[in-house]
Order: sequence, then C-alpha cells, then structure tokens
Amino acid sequence: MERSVRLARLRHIIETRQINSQEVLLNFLSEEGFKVTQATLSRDLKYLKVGKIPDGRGGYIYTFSDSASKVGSDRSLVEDFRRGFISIEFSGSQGVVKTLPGHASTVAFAIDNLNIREVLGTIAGDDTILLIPRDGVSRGRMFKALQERIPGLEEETG
Amino acid sequence: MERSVRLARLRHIIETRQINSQEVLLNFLSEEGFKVTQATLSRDLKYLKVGKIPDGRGGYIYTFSDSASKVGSDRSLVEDFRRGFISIEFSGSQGVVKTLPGHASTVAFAIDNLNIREVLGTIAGDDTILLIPRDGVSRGRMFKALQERIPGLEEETG
DNA sequence: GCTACTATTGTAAAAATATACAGCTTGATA
DNA sequence: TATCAAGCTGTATATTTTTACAATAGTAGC
Repeated sequence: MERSVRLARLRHIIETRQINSQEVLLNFLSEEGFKVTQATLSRDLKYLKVGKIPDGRGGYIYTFSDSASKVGSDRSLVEDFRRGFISIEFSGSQGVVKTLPGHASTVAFAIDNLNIREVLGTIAGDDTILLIPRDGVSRGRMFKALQERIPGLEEETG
Repeated sequence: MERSVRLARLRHIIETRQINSQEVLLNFLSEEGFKVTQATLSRDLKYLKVGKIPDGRGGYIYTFSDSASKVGSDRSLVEDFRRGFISIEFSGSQGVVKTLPGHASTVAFAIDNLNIREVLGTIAGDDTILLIPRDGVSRGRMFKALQERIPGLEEETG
C-alpha cells in the first residue's frame, strides 16, 4: 500500500521537476512523508525505469526513458486507478471521482498519464478528484473516453 | 581530430550493443585503439547526452535519450512564459493566468518546468491557466515564488 | 619570442548509485 | 501451528560515475 503510493508520487516528482541526485529526490519524498533510504529509492528508480541523463546544460536530470515508460506502463496505470477508485459522478460536465483515502493523487496521476485527450486536467484532494473536460467535451464523451482506457468502469447511477 | 572520431565510434558502439558500465565501454574503445581514461569517457557520454537507464530485465544499459532534447533551458522557459503572458489574478489561493490565445499550454508548461515548489500543478485551457498551489501555500507565497523565477512579474491590481 | 586563452586530458578524490546480505512481514499451504 | 516462499526494506559496502585540479597542446595576437 505504502509502496505504490510512493512510486506514484515519485513519478510525479520526477515528471514535474528537474532533479539531479537521489539525495534531492529523497528530500522531496521526505517532505511528502515518505521516509525511505537511498537504497530503496535506487530500487524504486530501477522499477520505474527512471534514468539519469545529461540535460544539455552541464548537469544531469532524472527522466523516464520514453521507450521504457511507454512500453507496458499503461497496465500499471490502470492498476493504480483500480486500486484506489470508488466511484465517479458528474456535476455539469465535470467529473467527480471518489477514491480510497489518500489515493486521489495516485488515481489522478493515472488518469493524467493515460493520455486521455478529453480530460484537460485533474485536481486531486485526498479522496476526491475533479476531472475537467477539454473545452467542448461533454460528460458523456469524457466518460466514454475513460471507459475505453479502463475496461469495466461504471458510472454511479445514484 | 582524435576526439571527434572517438565520439563517433562511441556513438556507434552504444547504438549497436547493450553496455552497462563505463568500464565495458572503455574496453570496446580500447579494442578500437582509443586509449582514454574512464574520466574522459564520462565526459564524452555527457557530451553525447548518453544516459544509463534500467533495461527492464534487471540491469542497466547506456542509451541516447531523445527526451534530453525536450529539456529546454530555464532561460527559454522564462521566455516562453513572457511571450504568452498577459496577466495574473487570484481567486482564493488559486491563480488565474491570462495568456495570448493559444499560448496557455506553452506558458503552463514553462511554469511546470520552472521547478516552483509552491505550484502543485496547472490546468491550461486555450488562453487561461489555473494555478493550483501546494497544500498550505498562500496566494502571496505562490506569487512570490513565481516572481523569483520570472523577474518583473506583476500582479493585476484590478 | 611571449602571453593569454581555449580545449582536451589524466590523476586522484569525491560523490553518487547499486547491491549483497539479513531481517521483517504477509500470505499460502501442509 | 509451523513452514515455506515472495516481497520489501535498511545497513553497510562495493561499484560506478563525476569532477576539481593541474598539465599539456594548440592558436591567436602582440
């Protein structure tokens, strides 16, 4: 439970920042409450297929190797989604996803990275995610797009 | 002269073999008559933007990172920001950035990649960006963080 | 010639990263 | 219950990679 959340956050940190050592990465993780050692982080990076590459400006940064991150990672994203997902309802054209406590960021990350064009962006709290559709996209279309990527997904009929 | 030839061979070796340490790479170079130290090789790899990434089978390999070219310099990020930016106002603790039509995603990308800890994320439409502050970060603090990275930035007083 | 500057490299050391090993936990099965 | 296997982690260490520094070679300008 702990590990999968940590991996998701790690992924997010790496994608949104330019980090050049595991030590720095460790600090970011620590700020978010994940207290692990450098050894574990090294293993996490290996698991996530994160590489350290020259950034062209004299330094190095961590990055997902696109070949590696694209191949076969959709599966784990869907798994991340399912692991935390409880329900989805709509308010206007916006979707409201309920998740297990603490899982919102992981699930939201999964949605973000499933590359669903109809979803413009997500805002995640602790157990709730707001799904914002791209301009002109109806709730129905956004929901269908989600279903295509996450087989078996059903809308709350309440 | 020597160096450019070496770099070319190095590129070839990396592209045609799966190598997992500079020591091994050094041996291949040596076989071809290039006798350099590991330190020089490290510099060559940096110059060529070669990264070492997990290969998904328990090991690591050297590879050219196409994603390296995606990483722009901070300067160009700030330039991207300025090019599209019109104004910033706040609603609650969230920031609303107005941009030239069609520039929102570029500006938002710049913000995302400027490594501003206070900004949790952005949602970009066509000419508007919603800036979501990290939990517990006030509008003032988020704005100051932006100003630090983008000198001269001013808030709408309207 | 001389100086200044740049590029390239090796040496040695520092810094960063990976991993062997042992311990712990969980879940399955006899 | 006991036992085995698998997964995850920290400690300590080994391995690997980066870099500060000094030396060298080339080049341009005087």
